[in-house]
Amino acid sequence: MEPKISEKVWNPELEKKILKQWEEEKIYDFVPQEDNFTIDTPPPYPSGRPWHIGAAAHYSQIDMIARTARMAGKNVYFPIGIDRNGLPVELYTEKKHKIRMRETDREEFLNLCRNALDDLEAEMILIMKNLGISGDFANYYRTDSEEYRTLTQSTFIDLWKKGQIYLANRPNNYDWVSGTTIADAEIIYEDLPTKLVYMKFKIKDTDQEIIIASTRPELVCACKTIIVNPKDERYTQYIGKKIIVPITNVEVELRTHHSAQQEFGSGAVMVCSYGDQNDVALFRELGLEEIVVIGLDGRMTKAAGEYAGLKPKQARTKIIEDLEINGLVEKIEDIIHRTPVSERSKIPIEIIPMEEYYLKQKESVEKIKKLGQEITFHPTMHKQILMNWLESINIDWPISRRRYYGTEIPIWYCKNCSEPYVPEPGKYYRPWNEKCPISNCTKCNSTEFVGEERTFDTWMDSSISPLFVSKFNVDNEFFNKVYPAAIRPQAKDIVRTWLYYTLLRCEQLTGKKPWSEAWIMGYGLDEKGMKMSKSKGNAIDPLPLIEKLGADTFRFWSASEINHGYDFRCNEQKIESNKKFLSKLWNVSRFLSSFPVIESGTLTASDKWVLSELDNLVKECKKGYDEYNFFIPAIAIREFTWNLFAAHYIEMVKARAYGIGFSDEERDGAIFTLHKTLSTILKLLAPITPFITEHLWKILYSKESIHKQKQVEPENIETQSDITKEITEFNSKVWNEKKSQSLSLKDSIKIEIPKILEPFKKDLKSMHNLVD
RNA sequence: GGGCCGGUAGUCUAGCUGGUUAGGAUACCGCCUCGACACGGCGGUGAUCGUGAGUUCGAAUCUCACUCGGCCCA
Repeated sequence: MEPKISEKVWNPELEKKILKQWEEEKIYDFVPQEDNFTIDTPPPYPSGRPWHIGAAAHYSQIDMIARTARMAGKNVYFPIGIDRNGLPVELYTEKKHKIRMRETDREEFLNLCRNALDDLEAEMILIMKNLGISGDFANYYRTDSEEYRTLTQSTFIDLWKKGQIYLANRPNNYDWVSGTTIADAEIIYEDLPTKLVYMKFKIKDTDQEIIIASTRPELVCACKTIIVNPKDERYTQYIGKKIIVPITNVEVELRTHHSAQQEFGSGAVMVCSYGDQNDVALFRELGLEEIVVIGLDGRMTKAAGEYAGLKPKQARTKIIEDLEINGLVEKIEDIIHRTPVSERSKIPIEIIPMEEYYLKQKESVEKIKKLGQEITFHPTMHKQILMNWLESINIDWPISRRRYYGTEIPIWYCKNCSEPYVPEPGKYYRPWNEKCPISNCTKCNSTEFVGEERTFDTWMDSSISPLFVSKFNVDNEFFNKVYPAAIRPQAKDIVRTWLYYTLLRCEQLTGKKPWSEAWIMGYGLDEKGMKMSKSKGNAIDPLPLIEKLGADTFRFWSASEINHGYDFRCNEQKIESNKKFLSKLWNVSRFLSSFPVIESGTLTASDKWVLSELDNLVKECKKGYDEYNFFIPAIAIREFTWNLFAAHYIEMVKARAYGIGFSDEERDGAIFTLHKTLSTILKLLAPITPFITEHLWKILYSKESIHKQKQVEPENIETQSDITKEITEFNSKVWNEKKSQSLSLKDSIKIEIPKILEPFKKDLKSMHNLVD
């Protein structure tokens, strides 16, 4: 009997052919029906080469969600988008062309950004396609397209009209390198070394002094009060006294406040505008008048006197020098300080009062908490990230950014009276470059307008992805069918941004939650468990790896190595070793391809046994697939296929399948069981390794794609796992025995078969060439 | 300071509703062409399950303390 499959190994080159077939047959096309399964796919951001291997693993798994849902009989809508707004491409463009954004013509700068994005995007799309992502590539969208930005602006206009947006001058997180305000969500904390300076402040009308410790001595110019803890007895006698601030010689009051920590520094703290968020809160609480000492250019302002024009770091050095000259420094300690840093530009932020637009979010927190409770998180533990974040929200969301490559804020201002004009929704506006749609100011009738130059925080765009893909405001019928989405897959580091903002925005705009399930994945780390980054040089480029090994090997690695929700390590050698399993599957199939596929057969004890184990496997896989945890089926399938089916069952029935020494009925029982088992394995594996399973399926079982099949359901056969142990142990015993006697595996041997294995006697005898 | 998660052989990991000779993968070593597969088969080395205490007849598994690592929030 000749096998239908002649090649001895799975050739990843075949993936290209299969990909083409899928494309031609349009097997993943989406036509909305009454019930749909919408995936709110994360649009990846093309920020540079190479694309992150962890992201490639992530998208592979998102595709497994889609395929699992399809095989469960769901009508899957799997949109593909590319996120193209925001700071990273601006920084990339500035570096690439050695230019400064603010010194470049805006239109020209935008074009350079667009070109950079196009290049990077092309490679990402290529990788996604090669990975076998079964998304809707024909209609892939971009968040910087006219349609997308129209929606972003329309939702802004809608919320403006509802009174959810306001303009306010407030101390804000300011990233002076990017020259823009950023939201709390865009701040990360880093432990950075700094100096804690103990300064001497004179107490007025006495010759006494108190010690103030600060990491920001340059802010003495903006010091408005000194606080100590009310329980701190060291300072009781000074409460209410005037203190002379060195350098400026301004008098400030010493008062008590519970936020002063007795253990930190000297226990007395200077409150300046603004060293940190606590200062902001204190200025507000105590009604202090702020002094702006750091300007938008990131340098000291005139208010800093002789230090004006210096960068804060330079001013700090200078001030410390000056204080030392005057004997006003008691000591300086080197400490590690948890410093707020801009997530994008990685520099410590300053807190500077600026006028920005805000979207109300504080009053939505309780509602969002409730929505969060209604959403199923996979894994459950990551819901906590959202809840912790909600607990810490205490200001509204500043949404305006002083950058170019983003969705423009659609507002014009009357040149005469400054009255803002917000246009009608449904159109894409670029106020910095376009005439105001009305000719006269609604308030003063003046005819001259100035367009707003700022753009939105990119999360204003990303946070409406479920609305965009469901054609909100554009096609109501479509919207009603596909919204809310079924699931939001995403990485865990953007729970407080993307996930939270999406909940907020969708709730504000539709009153409904955007999805019923959230699926949260961990980070991809390097082989030592360190974060991968281009600067560290430990980034792995996924593209050559996928081209060399094939998508299925990569995907199987992703499924079998990544326990859902936890961080995972990426190691090329490990990825490569997964090829072995595909090879095993290929050769099992190659063997089976020599036997005809038959509909039924008389089952022997061995057949019934392996089918009961197969049913256990189906149950186990279902458990994993039900919660979109592919680790469970991947491990279980590999274990069953390799260590049970191939190692034991196939060896046991080989002779029977060939019909040597067995009746036709017995032979057919084996052949039937072999094919039933393999076809089940293929279907179970199809969401994880779509290529090889498709190829084998079509050769062996059907012209119709495996990805059009329904997933196998458990038959609830009574388990025989006790027997499994007996069988595998007996086989091991025989193999060991032959080995110790230096016999070849085909040589005959005399070994007693245990009583419990009596029903399997004939198969075992032929397998091991046992003699009585 | 608070929260979440984790610490099982060189590496990754399963087991954690208490009783397993602690399972698998990978790496390593040895032997082997047996009518699918050397990207294979068989066998082997390798884990006092982070540390300490408690509960229990019995703990990797439950409780507490400590410790280390990662992340998040003050």
